[in-house]
Amino acid sequence: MRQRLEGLLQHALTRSKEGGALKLDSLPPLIFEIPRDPRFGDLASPVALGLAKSEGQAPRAIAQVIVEHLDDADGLLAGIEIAGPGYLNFRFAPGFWKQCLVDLEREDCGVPRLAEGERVLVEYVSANPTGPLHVGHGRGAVLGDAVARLLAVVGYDVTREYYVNDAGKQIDTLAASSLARLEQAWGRDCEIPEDGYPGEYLVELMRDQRDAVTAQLAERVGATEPADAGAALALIDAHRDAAMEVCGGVASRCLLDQIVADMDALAVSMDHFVSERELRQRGVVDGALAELAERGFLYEEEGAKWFRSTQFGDEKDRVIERSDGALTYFAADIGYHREKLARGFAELIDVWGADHHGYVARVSAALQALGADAERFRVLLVQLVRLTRGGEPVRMGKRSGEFVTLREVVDEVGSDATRFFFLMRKGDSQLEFDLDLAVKQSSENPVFYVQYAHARICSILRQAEQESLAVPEADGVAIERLDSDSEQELIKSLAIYADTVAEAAREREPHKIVFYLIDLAGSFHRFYNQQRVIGEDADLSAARLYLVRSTQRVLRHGLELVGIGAPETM
RNA sequence: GCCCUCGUAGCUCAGUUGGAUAGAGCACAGGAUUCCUAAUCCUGGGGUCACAGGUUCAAUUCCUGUCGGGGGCACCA
Repeated sequence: MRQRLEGLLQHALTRSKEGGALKLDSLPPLIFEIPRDPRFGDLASPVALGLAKSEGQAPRAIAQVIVEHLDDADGLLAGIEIAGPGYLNFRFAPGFWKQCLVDLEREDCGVPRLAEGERVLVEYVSANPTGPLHVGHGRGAVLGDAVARLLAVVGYDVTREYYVNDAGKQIDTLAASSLARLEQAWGRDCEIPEDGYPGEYLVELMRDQRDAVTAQLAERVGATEPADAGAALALIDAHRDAAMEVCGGVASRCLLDQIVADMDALAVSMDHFVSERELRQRGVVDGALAELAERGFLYEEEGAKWFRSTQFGDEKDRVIERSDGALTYFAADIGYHREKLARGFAELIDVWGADHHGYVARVSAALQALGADAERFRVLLVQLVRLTRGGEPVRMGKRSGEFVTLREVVDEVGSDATRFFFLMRKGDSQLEFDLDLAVKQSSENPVFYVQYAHARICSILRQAEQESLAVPEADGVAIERLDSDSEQELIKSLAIYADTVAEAAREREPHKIVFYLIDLAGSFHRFYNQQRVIGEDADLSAARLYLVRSTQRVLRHGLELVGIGAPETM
């Protein structure tokens, strides 16, 4: 809707400038807003107010000039008013609305192409493969997935990636913990390490994998497969280092498989999994450090190697290589992000937990030091999720290792509701997730409210089909018959869909789609309650059927965009 | 202590990048169904946009400070 008017206004401004009526040293942003009060028209622009200063004229006078230079050749406008301090209030002709509905017939629902094949990498989840995903990971997973879908729909060439931290201390800890669980599985009474992973999942995992892991160990050290528990434990004791490595490898692989399954249950997928260990082995990290050194951003102090991140706005310089010679996690991250750039991505988006926000400045600094513009890297932070049940907080004691897993939530409320709730809030604000509400099948629960709107429409269309009523072609739609308040409201809701998607994509804020869908569902339910679609008047029924089918298309497109199902019956 | 972030109706949250009288859902009170799904709709009350300054024709929005919630400040990952 905006697009069409933008052209018109742009043209009027240009003509005003050419005619000398306005100076327009710089073209102002064309702001449009949908007025609260319908008396202020269908779409309003305060552009004249913004120009008042630079033009040295009264806003209303400027508005007058703009109106005089408008050239509405296609007859889109039914009226323009200059109101209040200098608003331009536009009112559209029926033909305009019809054109908006026709746009929705296209495969892409008229969503504009903001980028043509520009390559963007969205990295999300990237949880350490040391345990199942918890609820916070789930929020990041859904946000990353939704952003990827959003960017794809406006024309970006999107790659989804998961960075696997399979090197370093957390994997050593996992290895030590799983070795202890393996020994327990063979009947030995031993404790897991002090700072190990205490979760029950490792007990189960090593119980299931006991024979396989042991066999793998035997093969690796060239021993015969142990025949009983005593022999197995003897083998482990004789080769503890190898045993630990085998345990760590098997455990992290199994846990990653489980993570993939957890994401799958939430309709979240990845194109690539990138292994930190592999990056290190391929020399990617060393290469990045060499380039930083070459560019003069590294220095040595107190036996360690530092990166001069303060040159790019970080609070302090960061250690790249510790005095004991080990590379820091940050060093690996630099290598990974440099490699992303090298693969030809124009833009890098990372989805991180908000507890990592202190990390943004240093990674950004590293990328800038490597010659990338700061705008090419963007981090989306997701805040904590507070689980509640009927308003009461659900306790999550991480100390015991028994936290609420993502899978538990998805199993209880389903993928659709989980995704919807995660996307109902801006990513960087805290989220309260009420498990009781999410399963409720009533208007209190916005997921069902939206899905129900879609199911109702399907029901109407089924009914129409039974009565051999066809949805008409656009040409045959008497749009001017749809003149009641609820019909107008619904048409306007539909008309702003493409604008909403474009805006959500530009801001990387999928929650705007969710809010839109709730709003659209509301417009539809109101319409449904006030008007009968299938009735005596054939022309009117046809027009309403067309409207309903348009609504169905948008609901489907929008739900698909956030990865939520559009059921045909409830 | 320093940095980031948030503070909007009783609750959960939107607010179109600075515009007209600040919105929605829930909760609460009342009402609507011979008819396409009442899992819906309609009506009503409810606000010092945390507070104090500043910039502006115009501030919930931008700047500064204060208070409060959350997070971050390792040669950890």
